[in-house]
Amino acid sequence: MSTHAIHSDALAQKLADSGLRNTPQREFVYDALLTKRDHPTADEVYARVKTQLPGISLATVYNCLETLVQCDLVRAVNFERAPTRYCPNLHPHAHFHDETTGATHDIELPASLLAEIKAVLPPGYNADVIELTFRGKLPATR
Amino acid sequence: MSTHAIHSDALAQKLADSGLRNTPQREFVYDALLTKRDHPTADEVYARVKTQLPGISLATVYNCLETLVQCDLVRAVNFERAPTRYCPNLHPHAHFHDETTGATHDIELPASLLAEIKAVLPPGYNADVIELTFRGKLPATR
DNA sequence: ATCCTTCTTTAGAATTATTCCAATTTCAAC
DNA sequence: GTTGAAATTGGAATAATTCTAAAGAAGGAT
Repeated sequence: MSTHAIHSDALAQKLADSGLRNTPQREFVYDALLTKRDHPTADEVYARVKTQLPGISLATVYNCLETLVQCDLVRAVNFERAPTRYCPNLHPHAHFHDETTGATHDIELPASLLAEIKAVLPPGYNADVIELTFRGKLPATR
Repeated sequence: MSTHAIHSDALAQKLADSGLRNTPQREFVYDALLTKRDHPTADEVYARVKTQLPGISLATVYNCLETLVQCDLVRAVNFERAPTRYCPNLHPHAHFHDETTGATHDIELPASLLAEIKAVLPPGYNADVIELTFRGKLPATR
């Protein structure tokens, strides 16, 4: 079994569900996200995948990331207008953006809080997506 | 009193507090945001202000908006990687982004909910900014 | 096995929101 | 009035992303 195939079961499944093909590029891109879950940008994913698939192009990385987002395997995360970051955590979660290091931390969200958040919406407002982002400074010692 | 000066009291105050000058460009840009609170982009603000201040440049609109954000008179609002939008609502509020019309609606946030949201953060995580965004479709009939 | 069609990848050009820059202009203080 | 800092301006530069057209793979029908 090839290294990058370790995580590809869900990928193969979801791609098949969507009538899409399972390509090496898609597997390596997805694997890069799963292997180092530090919310990399497309450029960072590109750099990581290139070590294993030297011929891959940046456009393909963008294509693959978009495909993974469409398949609901990955979330695209945006802070202000910084480059989009990608996150394979499928649980409902918020993001804490540490202004000191630039790192992004996932904050799991209890269903109860999600329900309370939805409850602030007026009647008729139905949210498909809820995004919750914190920004702040973490104590240096961690 | 000139039209655009109607709303400029808070502006003059905040600018003075920050040691900045009160210019016609800043007044018109701020007034444009207050007059039509539809979360315009910089380009849209530019178009609106130009009708009253034909010589203003887009760079200046960007500068003024940035200044207003620095002065805490205006919030910059981002959805995905769409152009930044600007919002003069200073109350704690979330944004509902209507995918049908593209319109953005403010959702006021009770202090109690804000407190509960902050409570999901692990110890040591202190958030300076909390951003909550909903995306969904509103019933067409409104 | 081969053809055919469709999907995917690729390299590079194009797009576009925003920022940067250098040169004027404004304005408050002296 | 002069001076100096702050602000504005137009245009060039930047950078993330998307687009485009061409080449490459891959599955299904014959």
